[in-house]
Amino acid sequence: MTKTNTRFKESFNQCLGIIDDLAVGAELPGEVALADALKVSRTTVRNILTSLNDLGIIDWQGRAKVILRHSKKDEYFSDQETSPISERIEGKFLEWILHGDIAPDAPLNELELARQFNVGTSTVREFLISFSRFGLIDKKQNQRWVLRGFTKEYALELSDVREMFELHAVRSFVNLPDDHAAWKQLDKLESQHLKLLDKIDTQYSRFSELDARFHATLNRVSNNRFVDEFQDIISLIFHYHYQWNKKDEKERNEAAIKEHLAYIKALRSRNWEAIKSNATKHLSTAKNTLLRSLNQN
Amino acid sequence: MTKTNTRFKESFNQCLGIIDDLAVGAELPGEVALADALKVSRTTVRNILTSLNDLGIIDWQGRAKVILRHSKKDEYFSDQETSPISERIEGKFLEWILHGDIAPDAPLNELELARQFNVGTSTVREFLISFSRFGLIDKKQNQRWVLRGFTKEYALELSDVREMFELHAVRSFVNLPDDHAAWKQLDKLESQHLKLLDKIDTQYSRFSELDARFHATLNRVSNNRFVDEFQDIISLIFHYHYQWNKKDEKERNEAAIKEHLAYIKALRSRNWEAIKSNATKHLSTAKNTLLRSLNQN
DNA sequence: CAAATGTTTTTTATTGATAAAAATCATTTG
DNA sequence: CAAATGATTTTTATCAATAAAAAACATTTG
Repeated sequence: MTKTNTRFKESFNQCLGIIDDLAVGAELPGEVALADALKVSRTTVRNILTSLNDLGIIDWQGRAKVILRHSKKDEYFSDQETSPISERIEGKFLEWILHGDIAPDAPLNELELARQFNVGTSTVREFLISFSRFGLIDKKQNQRWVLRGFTKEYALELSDVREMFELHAVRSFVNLPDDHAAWKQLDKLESQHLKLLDKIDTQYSRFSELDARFHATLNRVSNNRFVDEFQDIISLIFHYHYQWNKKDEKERNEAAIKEHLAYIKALRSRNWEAIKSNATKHLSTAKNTLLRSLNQN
Repeated sequence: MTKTNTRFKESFNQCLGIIDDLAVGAELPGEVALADALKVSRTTVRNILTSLNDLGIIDWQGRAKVILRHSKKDEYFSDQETSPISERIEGKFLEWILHGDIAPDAPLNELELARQFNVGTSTVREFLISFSRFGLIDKKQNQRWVLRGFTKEYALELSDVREMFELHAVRSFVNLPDDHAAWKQLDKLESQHLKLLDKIDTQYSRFSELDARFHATLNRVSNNRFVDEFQDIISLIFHYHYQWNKKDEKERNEAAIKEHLAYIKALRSRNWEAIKSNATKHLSTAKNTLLRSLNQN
């Protein structure tokens, strides 16, 4: 096999969504506008249009793209088909190394992983190379990949750098001009936190995503690609952590929201001592949660 | 073509060196010992032994590996043959993007690079993926690689993180126990600095390597894989920087050595203020040198 | 003639094949 | 019987081929 057409399938699904939001008989926007909306090239848009035309969902002739009918459920591609291979591997792999019972220092085998994930060896190889920046696996020239593992040391090293970066970032809030974009983003985040706090009983699991956005917003003021890069690592690790460590999730998230809110207030005060103590406290809570989830295994 | 045998060739050369240091008639060590010395597997050692035997340099029969004669110059493999493809690309590529006149945001083309470096596309691909951690290139799914470029912003972002990490590392020197390995390493580094300072007129270009080891030693006390990883980036960037920016090299290096020596003294004093001011001063010098080398282009 | 569509070219994502190198297992030898 | 060698198996590094997707160029149309 060669390049998969998951991109086509995903965009096709999205496009069905767009169509279903419009009335039968209405016109679809131009190709460029569609390409923009779906974030793909015009080539892919045209393939989708051809496909829609063949299915009799639209009548496509030149600029005229008339909607003939809405979609049927079974015309959507299934979820499995729509994510690119490389992405699917990431999830499976993380689950495997963070949750499987693989001992630290266990060797990883490209061929075996390829079979396990049902992809070619080069794909696995490229994935492992790009994944190595997370610091969870390691390899020397001509030798195998070795799992360093999601250990206590890992959690501590990760948290240390996190604290360094975030303290550095929030320090600049003290002198951040009033018209800096970050303030608006903080306002918005604050109201989202309040909204979530209100519905915490049912919606608590939505905190994970909010948490990632909050910290990303803070760190972005550093305007530093290495900090951003690291934030991605944090975000992924915590994402999976939240996904699996369900113990006391509601209570933990509620407490974290409150810490975030106090943290935001401190930032607004532009008082460095207040900012620092809130930052330190919250990051320390996060670190401890992460550590505690490790001991459970 | 498939996997190249650069490893064999490099080790073969090393092995010739070992042989030439021994007397004709002497015995070579056992296979395991050789493998250890050359840092390759026994398989490769045996291939080398076979080759040496065929050339009549040794007489190999079971455990007996008698040296029959020393090597001739033309029996060594040339330098080009002995470095693995992936390594050679790194050098060429860095030279190309740091020194070539490629504008920031220029697209990089895998196929073209493959042709340029005379390797397969997958090799280029894997290289680019692993190289992306340097923050000099970037890519989105299904789109091309883009050169972000060795710009002023890059130098500043790099230097910022460097300062954060190094200050964090040297802070712990204040309470570092007397028997910590770092102290011995510092002693050794200090004497190497003094030695180099003595011969600065002729040897100044050897500072680059000493500099890398000095900062690596400091940062290693953080015991943090993300810090180590970043140190690799710093080291590579500065390595190439030193290689190309020859202006005032002697004076710059002499000044830097003196800063290092003062820095070491400050560390020994365990006085945080002294450490901090020396660290800040030296890192700032380094940053400025880096920045100045950019303006020259 | 600018914006949209139509057509062609370039580039990326993915795979399978193969020699080099590592790792493992089996046998010999002091 | 432990350490070394011998033989075999497993795994990595590298390449070339191909469909999907992007990008570039050409043509039409309001």
